[in-house]
Amino acid sequence: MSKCEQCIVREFSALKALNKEELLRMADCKSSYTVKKGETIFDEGDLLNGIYCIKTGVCKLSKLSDNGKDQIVKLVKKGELLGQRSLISDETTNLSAVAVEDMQVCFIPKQEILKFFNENNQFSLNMMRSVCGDLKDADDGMVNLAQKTVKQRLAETLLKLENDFGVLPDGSLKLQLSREEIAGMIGTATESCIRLLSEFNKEGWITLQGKKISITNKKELQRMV
Amino acid sequence: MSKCEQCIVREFSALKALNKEELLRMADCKSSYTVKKGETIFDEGDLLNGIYCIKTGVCKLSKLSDNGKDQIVKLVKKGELLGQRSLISDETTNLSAVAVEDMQVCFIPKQEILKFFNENNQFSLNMMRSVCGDLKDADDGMVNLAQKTVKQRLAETLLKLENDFGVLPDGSLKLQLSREEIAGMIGTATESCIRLLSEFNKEGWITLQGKKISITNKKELQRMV
DNA sequence: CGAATAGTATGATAATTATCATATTTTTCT
DNA sequence: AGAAAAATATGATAATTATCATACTATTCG
Repeated sequence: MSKCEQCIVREFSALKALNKEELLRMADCKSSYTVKKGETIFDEGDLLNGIYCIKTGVCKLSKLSDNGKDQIVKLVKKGELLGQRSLISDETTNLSAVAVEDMQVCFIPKQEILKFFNENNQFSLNMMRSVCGDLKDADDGMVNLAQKTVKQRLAETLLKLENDFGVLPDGSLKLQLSREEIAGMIGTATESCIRLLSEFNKEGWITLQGKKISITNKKELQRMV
Repeated sequence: MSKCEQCIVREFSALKALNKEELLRMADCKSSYTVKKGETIFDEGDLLNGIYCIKTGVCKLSKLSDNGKDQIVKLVKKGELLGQRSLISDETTNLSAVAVEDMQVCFIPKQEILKFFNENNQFSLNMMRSVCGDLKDADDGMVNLAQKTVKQRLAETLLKLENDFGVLPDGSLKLQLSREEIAGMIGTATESCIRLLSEFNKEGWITLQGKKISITNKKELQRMV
């Protein structure tokens, strides 16, 4: 069982407020495992008995709509936590979490987290700040979905993917999502997403080769949004 | 200067965790004022130096999009707080707050709230729970905007307005919003909103008389969403 | 009171986006 | 490697929604 002290999740999440003693306690009760790409961490409606720390990899938080489409609300990457909202509200999750890359995660039981909340105020404040950040993103997301065109949202999403997850040596987006997943992020039909990608390609703003997408004219994409 | 002890905001917000001594301190430093319908409490980009308690009335939280339209993200009513997100994140607001009804609000300075965060853990937990509730609503809102038709969103919004704010003796929605505001809630053009309201009216699902809207066939509206 | 203004309503049309159909390419699995 | 399945691509068309124009109605204000 590895220690939590040097873990990347500590560096980037509310957990940075924990002291040595608390970290040891957490290391003691955590369980560590891997999640393969495409596997589910939790499903809409599940009651979570703790939170997940993402050591490596990326997952999507999504919600299935009545029309059968999966809307992706957020991508969560290494260093971040998963499941706080549900744990704090003491409700079942409204979102499911599915790996879009192989992941290593740690599970920390609910009781332990609740103890931290009660005894470590800075931890509470950090957590609150993180949830507030999510709320701001969600509000901005609502405005984008309501007021921008699909084309603008696609351009914005591509830029964000490059910015948040970087590029491979060949210049293509490191995080490779399926067309369906990209459509789920921007809130459109998969065919429409594919069509617009083709269009961007023809315009010379991006290059497509298989699943790989490279941004070749960032300026032009930025001008659209 | 009235006391905070019996205030409705205490009953419904994170403030319920405050003890007598804290309430007295808060009563001492708060400032209380009225906001007329249409007046702005704060604007996008403002740096808030505290939070607002809503004693009476309703306001809209909205964000101006590049296309010039105002997207309403949330309606906030009596008993709720305003400005927590910005205060906790220590950032300027991303939303503006404008009264849609005459309001009575109290302003509580930032330092005072920060003290509560530091000394009263239950207050922090309550606040966190409240922000988490907003986050869940925002996530659900994103899915609705992305995956539902304007017609479905209008039906849902009308039902929500009736449910959250009630009806007048004549059966019409108590909260009277302009067509433009309703359009801003569902994320569509004002004309489209007006057109659909007419359509609902012709179908016999609602009745329109001036600004007043009455739901006359709730079942049918529910069936749509 | 009556003009001015803002808000609501509706038609005509254009633009955007979804849906269905069908290739084509890529990936998976044995 | 080769068949089957999944993902991607593209055309044709329909549905939805936005935009522009204009008329009508209610409200405000001097």
